[in-house]
Amino acid sequence: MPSAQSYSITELAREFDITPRAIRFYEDQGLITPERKSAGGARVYSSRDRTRLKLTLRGKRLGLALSEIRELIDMYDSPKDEAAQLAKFLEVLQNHRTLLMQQREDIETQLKEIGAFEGQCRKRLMDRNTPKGA
Amino acid sequence: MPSAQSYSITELAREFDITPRAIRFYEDQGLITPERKSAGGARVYSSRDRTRLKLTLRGKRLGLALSEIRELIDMYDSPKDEAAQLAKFLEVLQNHRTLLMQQREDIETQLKEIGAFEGQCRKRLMDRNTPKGA
DNA sequence: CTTGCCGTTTACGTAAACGTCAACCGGCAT
DNA sequence: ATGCCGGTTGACGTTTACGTAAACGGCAAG
Repeated sequence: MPSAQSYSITELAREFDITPRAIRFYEDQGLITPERKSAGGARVYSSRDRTRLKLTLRGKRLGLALSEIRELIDMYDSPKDEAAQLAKFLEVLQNHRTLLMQQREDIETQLKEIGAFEGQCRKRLMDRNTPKGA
Repeated sequence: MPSAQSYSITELAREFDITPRAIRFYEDQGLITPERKSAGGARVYSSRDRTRLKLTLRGKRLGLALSEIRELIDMYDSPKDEAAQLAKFLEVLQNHRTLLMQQREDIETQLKEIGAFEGQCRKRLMDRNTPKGA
């Protein structure tokens, strides 16, 4: 029974197209906790680690910070009330969405300001090219 | 003739609602170059400094980096070809707009992903509340 | 044996825009 | 003289997600 699937750091790195350095960094942040082949030896990743890594990358795609991702993953790892977990998850997503919408608005505002400024610039260029009148 | 209007750092800080620290920082970045009351003494800002500060803050509202702002302001301070200056200005704005639009797209993508995930979560919550069928 | 490759650790660098001390001035009001 | 106010400098802290050495160990192939 191959229930104890395990992976090396480079395997995972290749599979998810990230650098080993990134994986070690996620470990530092407490997102994954691989075992060691021997004291001070190479890291050995279980399928659980692989899952957590996958969740981590998914969280990143959602634009979450690693710290947020860690909280969520830890929550899912502990066998608590799943409904509460889902609720918490929804809450985090909602907060993040609010943030994103705010950013989007800021960007819209800046785009408008830029548009207005460009208009001014173009007008001044025109005025210089046709100083008196058409 | 009050042609030589001058300001203290706190005056400007209050007027533009920023901290004196920020103003000194802008000086470090070469955005403004106040004189000194005496060697090692307090900074004295001319109306030209005030104008440059105002332009700096305007640039920030446009979302430009301080380094970009500095280039633009310096350009405007040197009496070169104004048409070329306007062109350069337009170029910078165009580049920045491209960047902003890219960011906006990224945000849209994330919002969509979040929306999809929320949908999944809600579905799972529903399934738990009505395990068999309506 | 030696070369390569994979792995390890520690620690510093990056970018942006300041905030936050800490320690030290001169000036002037009491 | 004394104290405080406002100012000065320098330097480190903050935030995020790693990249980049540097220096070393172990193991398989040639």
